[in-house]
Amino acid sequence: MRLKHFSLGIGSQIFKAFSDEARVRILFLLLQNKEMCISDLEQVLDFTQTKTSRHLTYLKNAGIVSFRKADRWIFYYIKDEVYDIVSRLLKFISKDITLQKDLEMYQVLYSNRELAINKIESRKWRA
Amino acid sequence: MRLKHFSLGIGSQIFKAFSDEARVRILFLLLQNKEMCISDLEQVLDFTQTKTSRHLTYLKNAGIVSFRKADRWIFYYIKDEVYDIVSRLLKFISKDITLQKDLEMYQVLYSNRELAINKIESRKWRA
DNA sequence: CTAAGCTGAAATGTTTTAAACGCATAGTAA
DNA sequence: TTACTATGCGTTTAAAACATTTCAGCTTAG
Repeated sequence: MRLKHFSLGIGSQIFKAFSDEARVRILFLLLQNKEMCISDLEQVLDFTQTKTSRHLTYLKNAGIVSFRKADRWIFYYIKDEVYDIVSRLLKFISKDITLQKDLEMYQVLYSNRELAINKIESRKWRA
Repeated sequence: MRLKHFSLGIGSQIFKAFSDEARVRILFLLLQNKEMCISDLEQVLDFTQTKTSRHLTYLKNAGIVSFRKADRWIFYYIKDEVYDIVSRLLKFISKDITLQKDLEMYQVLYSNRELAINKIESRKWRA
């Protein structure tokens, strides 16, 4: 389901979520990588655990992300209902250097097998 | 000039401007009517003068609107540099009932010749 | 075995900081 | 003056930052 139009209230809520650079960086990584857990986001973005957790809770309450538990981690992902608008909004700033560096950092950590996702990679998931 | 991409910083600033319903309603009216003065926005939206002025100052500082003086009024308008993105963002919520009612209210007041713009209508402007 | 403590992952409590609003007042230009 | 817009100040409400707590799954001493 991909809504094309939103109410003023919902719209403002989504825009508000995008008004914080930390949240945008989180969403950008979630968009690229489908899903990520707090500890990995923490590492990639060099945020404190609290900051990461709080922003994800914010995004969850705003109806933008949801999560699933897998092994010891909680993986957050962008909800289907807002995936389209989130992806379009992010496109406006997708060339930003900070966002690109975040992606690179993810790749580095991923290659170094330092992420939680590496530890359960071999299993079947998102069935 | 119509930019296609923004930095994370500028983007967040624009999204922040859109995070407040009052500002969205103001921008929606500005988009439809090209330019409006504070006293007219006040009437159409039923805001206090302070509230209206403060939000316009916010939008001005955020680089989203500019203004010109005409007669006794100050007319605010959406800057050309961001016109495209503002218009695209507003499109996501353009069907909202509050926004539509705001437009109707504008039309009513305009028809009743109660707006500042009526008083200088016959002159040439935005040359 | 098993229950006390440890560890990694995430959430919550509390204090600080910033936003939004109204009222009253102050500029400013005609 | 009068009409229009901006600003200082106090209040309320929401968000950020920092430290602490919970919780589940592991260890390991008894």
